[in-house]
Amino acid sequence: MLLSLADPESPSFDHNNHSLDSFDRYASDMEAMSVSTDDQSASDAQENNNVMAQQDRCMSKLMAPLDSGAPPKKKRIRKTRAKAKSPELIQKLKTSRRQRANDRERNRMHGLNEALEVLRTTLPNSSDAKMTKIETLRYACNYISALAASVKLLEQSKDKHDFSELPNPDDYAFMFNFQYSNDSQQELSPSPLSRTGTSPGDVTFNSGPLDNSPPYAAQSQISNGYGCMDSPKDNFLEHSGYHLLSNHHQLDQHQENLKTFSQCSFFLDHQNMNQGDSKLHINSSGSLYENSFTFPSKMSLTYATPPTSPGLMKNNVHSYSGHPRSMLPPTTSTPPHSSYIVHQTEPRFGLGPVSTYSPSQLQMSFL
DNA sequence: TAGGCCATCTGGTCCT
DNA sequence: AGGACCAGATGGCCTA
Repeated sequence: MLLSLADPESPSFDHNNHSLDSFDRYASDMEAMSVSTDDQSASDAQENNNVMAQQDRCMSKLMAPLDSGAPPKKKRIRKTRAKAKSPELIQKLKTSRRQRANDRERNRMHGLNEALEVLRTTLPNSSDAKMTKIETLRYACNYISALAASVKLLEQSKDKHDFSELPNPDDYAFMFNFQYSNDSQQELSPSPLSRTGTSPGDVTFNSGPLDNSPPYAAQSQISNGYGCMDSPKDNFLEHSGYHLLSNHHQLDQHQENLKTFSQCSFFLDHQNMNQGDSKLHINSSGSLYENSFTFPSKMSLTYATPPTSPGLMKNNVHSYSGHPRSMLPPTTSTPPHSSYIVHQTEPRFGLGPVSTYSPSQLQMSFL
């Protein structure tokens, strides 16, 4: 076995002959011990760890003082200059260290992936399609937010001793789902219920359902230009059991100025738009819906009932862009979609493609 | 074939 | 000094 040649613990090891030659043999033996990186199974990884541990023992033995095994004698402190190492030796040391670092990094990433897989299986998902890593993380955030909203609603109902208005979870899940392109500035949307404030990354709900009304099922989606309902990227949203299009029939019972939505969905599309603008697709058959909340970013948009002209849009709305029929979800029960161009009130984080702005700077207002 | 996703390698930085 | 962590680079695989 290879180890017997190089292992200081092996009988064949000559502790007195601790020369550079023997070290070279160590280095080459350790390299030979390194495990192929292709297709490592768990057992391979374990074996690899053992080999690495063995390597480390070899190295520490080699580096340890020669009298390490001797009885505790008073040692004479001798000032010695470190032996100059040959370039070959330095190279071998580097290679060995690098190899071990690679192994550790590989194992670390495997551990990360295993944890991600656990998270994946924890989340409700009716699809066979495996969620990507980023989808899993964002989905988990949304799911936690929805659960938090559920808890809050339950507590409110308990306080009022009235559970009659407790809707089906499918009807009230409030989910923020951000989907971004390759955006280095992007942030995961924080839980809408757990944070307040206006600084980047914070979420403030100024008024409306999240604070004082039953949960409602607005779906906001900053999309990268995917279709509405039929996009694979959207499908995984529904796997949580929450609707992309949801009922708001009880909204007006809880806030006087709130009217009802029968169905609505919000769809933000900032692809192919000028920088600073974003396109909002609104699908609603409801009448006036009044609410205001601060999304993690500072994008302001105002929405009334589906306007017949751009003039009905207030504040930051710059233009009205018609009816992108191609973006419509495949349903006949909803009115025609409208899309509006709204203005982003805060500068994007950095320059670059239109899609690169931070969601922590988005503010949405529905009036 | 381009783009997305992923695993791996690598060098740098921080921490113990 | 060595390990953990991170981000960039790279190449393979898959899919539209």
